[in-house]
Amino acid sequence: MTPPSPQPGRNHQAPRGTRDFYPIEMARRLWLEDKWRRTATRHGFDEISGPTFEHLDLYTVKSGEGIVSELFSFTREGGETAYALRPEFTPTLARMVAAKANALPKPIKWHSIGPYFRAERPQRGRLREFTQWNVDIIGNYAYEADPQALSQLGVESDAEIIACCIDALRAFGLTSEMVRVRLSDRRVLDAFLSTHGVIDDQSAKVISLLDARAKIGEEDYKRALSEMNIAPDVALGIDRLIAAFVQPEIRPAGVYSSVDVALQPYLDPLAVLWNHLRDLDALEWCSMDFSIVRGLAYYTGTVFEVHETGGKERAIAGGGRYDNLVELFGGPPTPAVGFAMGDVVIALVLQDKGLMPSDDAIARDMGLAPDVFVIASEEAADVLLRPVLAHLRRAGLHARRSYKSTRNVGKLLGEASKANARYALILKPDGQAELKDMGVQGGEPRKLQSPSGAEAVAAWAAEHIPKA
RNA sequence: GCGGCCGUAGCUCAGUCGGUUAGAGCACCUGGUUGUGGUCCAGGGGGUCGGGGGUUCGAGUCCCCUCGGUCGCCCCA
Repeated sequence: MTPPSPQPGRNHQAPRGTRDFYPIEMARRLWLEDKWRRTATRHGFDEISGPTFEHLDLYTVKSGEGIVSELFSFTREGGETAYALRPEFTPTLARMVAAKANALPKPIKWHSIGPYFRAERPQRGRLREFTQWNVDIIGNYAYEADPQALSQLGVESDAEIIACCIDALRAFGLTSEMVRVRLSDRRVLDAFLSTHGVIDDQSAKVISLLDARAKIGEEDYKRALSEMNIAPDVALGIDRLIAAFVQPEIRPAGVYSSVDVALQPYLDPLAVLWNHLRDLDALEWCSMDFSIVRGLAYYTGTVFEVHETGGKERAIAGGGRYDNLVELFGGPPTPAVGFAMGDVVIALVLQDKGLMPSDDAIARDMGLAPDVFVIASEEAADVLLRPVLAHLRRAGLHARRSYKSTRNVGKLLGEASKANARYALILKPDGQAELKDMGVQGGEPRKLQSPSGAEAVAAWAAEHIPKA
């Protein structure tokens, strides 16, 4: 096998499904990540990070060999160990928690922002490399003391996770009219189906059928159910269950009789969850929707997805409860719940809704715009240029200059304007200077009257430039 | 992995029936020689027309392959 070698005159391209981030794209990404980070911090999550590749079997243990075709996996030249670029964070998280489970104070509230990789064919909203935000709450002291309390204590964390996710959506300027958090609980459907004799494989099939229902259409859905010998009254019961819970405002007590009393133990926690969501000012964003099941096998209870209301884009975020994953990776039995939000879909949705700020606005928001753009108006002022820049920068200001040869102050001010500079500092010979507020079109510059050295000019300018 | 559509300058696109040295706008660079901001004027750089092969006297244009983009299927952590 010949290693690929660069050929003269041939253009190299970024690999399929990856992106180059030029300054503007990078600023947008930083802006996005900043919203995530600030939201998580407000909600009390500590930021962590892990390796961007793991042992391959970290992923096959949980998801089976079938997952391998979706991964970028590799072995070192001459090595034996199989690795894979991480396709998700949860296994790493479970591993990290399992390794120090007894030493970490509970509950663990961690979040993480970083790149992930999936060997899929890129399409709208899905790339091969993307940035993802993971937010998780793991472990619960009370739960360890009393496993029976899981359903009650779990919803406290479930609600916090969902509320954090919603707060991030708020931070992006989205409203509850624009997006919907669709909530479900696998335990409810499982319980309903098993009380009607639908169990194991058949139950899983029904659930994945529900997942596909909107896509395949009502007729195919019903035909598939009857082919599985699912009784019509069971199908009807599923619909009534779904219908009864579309509006969170409907109190679960009111639907027990119309659905199935056997579901009560699983519906009670949902009622508590709703109350918590109301307390956390999150309820108006949420709808129950038992057709949400999530593809992953490791979810054990609550699952949710965030979708744009128009239904045009892929899920903005998704998550759920995974109470046995830490144990699977060698830790003690530990309840956990979390969600992930990727940069690709949220960016598409923000663009759809006109909520993506302009490049200039992002530069300002992120503090990337220069505080001051220094112009030497005449050759005699050149000697001041570098020392003044140095002093401004030492004073903590973001200071830039032109590299053009022109002395045309109008052009140089144009450059300052294009660079989004807040102020222009025009150096004159003999140490005089003018400071111009670029936010005021045609405004009179502030003038430094008495001649001074570079340090004094910079100090004078710094004094008159307000903090961004 | 499978299918539809699309590849001409950094971007958006013209380019006639196959016919000379491939064009425009925007962007970028320079200048408009003491000038105070997104306007204007002039000039400039930048393309082996995604790549390779074929048909032809001649290919940006027609055919095949390939690479890439995009949309969908599978999958979706």
